[in-house]
Amino acid sequence: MCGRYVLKAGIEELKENYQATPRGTFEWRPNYNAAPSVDMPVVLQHEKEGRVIDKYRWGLVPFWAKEVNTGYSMFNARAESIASKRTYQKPFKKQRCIVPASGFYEWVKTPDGKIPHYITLKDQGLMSFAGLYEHWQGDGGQVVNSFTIITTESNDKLAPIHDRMPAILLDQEIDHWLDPANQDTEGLRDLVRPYPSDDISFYKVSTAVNNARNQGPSLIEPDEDLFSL
DNA sequence: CCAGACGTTGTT
DNA sequence: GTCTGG
DNA sequence: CCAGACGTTGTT
DNA sequence: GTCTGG
Repeated sequence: MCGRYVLKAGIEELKENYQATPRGTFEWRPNYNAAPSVDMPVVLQHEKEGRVIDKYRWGLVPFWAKEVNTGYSMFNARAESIASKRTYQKPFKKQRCIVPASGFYEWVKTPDGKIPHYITLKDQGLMSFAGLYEHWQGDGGQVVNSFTIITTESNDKLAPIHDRMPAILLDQEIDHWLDPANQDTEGLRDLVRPYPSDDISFYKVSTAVNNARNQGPSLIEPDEDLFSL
């Protein structure tokens, strides 16, 4: 699954990598410990404005929700469910986005506690998580734009640490995924699948990651781990 | 028909 | 145990 | 996802 | 808004 991730790229790198324009002026500082409920950059394609980068809240709020805090865990959407679940039907058809990431964390439970692992692409490039977004407006006029990250089965390499992983798109699939005119839901469903094992690597990191208040590049340094295992 | 839910993960 | 906050 | 709180009154 | 359950 994917309940915590890293985006260390700056805005210029995001613009360059996705050929997208930041919408408005938003502050963006790299986040080494992004948790559900925080604002993070997403890339989406508008009929008129074209491809934009915007900051949305992690944790999809359905447009029909009465309150922002629904109490549900919409920070992940199962790939197996996006076409059928009420909450994701419309987003899957017309509100797909890319969630840029440098890597993500998964925890392994051991007698010594929950040990975080940091997973990246071998080439250290940006990961393009497949995401869905939603636009919510409250009675008082408050507006919340939010997103969820699609998860799928783990590939063979990650299976030992976790049975789910985020759906990561190949570069050549991004255009298809973002195109709002693309209604080929069967073809789109085929894009959200386990990423090739050979292009993934991971290592243990400090349990400092566990507390979402902790931040900084030191979180993704390999943990020497002299005492466990 | 109306009422009520609408979600995922991990753990048992 | 379960919810909230980050 | 994990960590940390989980409550009220009255007073400053 | 839209689906499921009764």
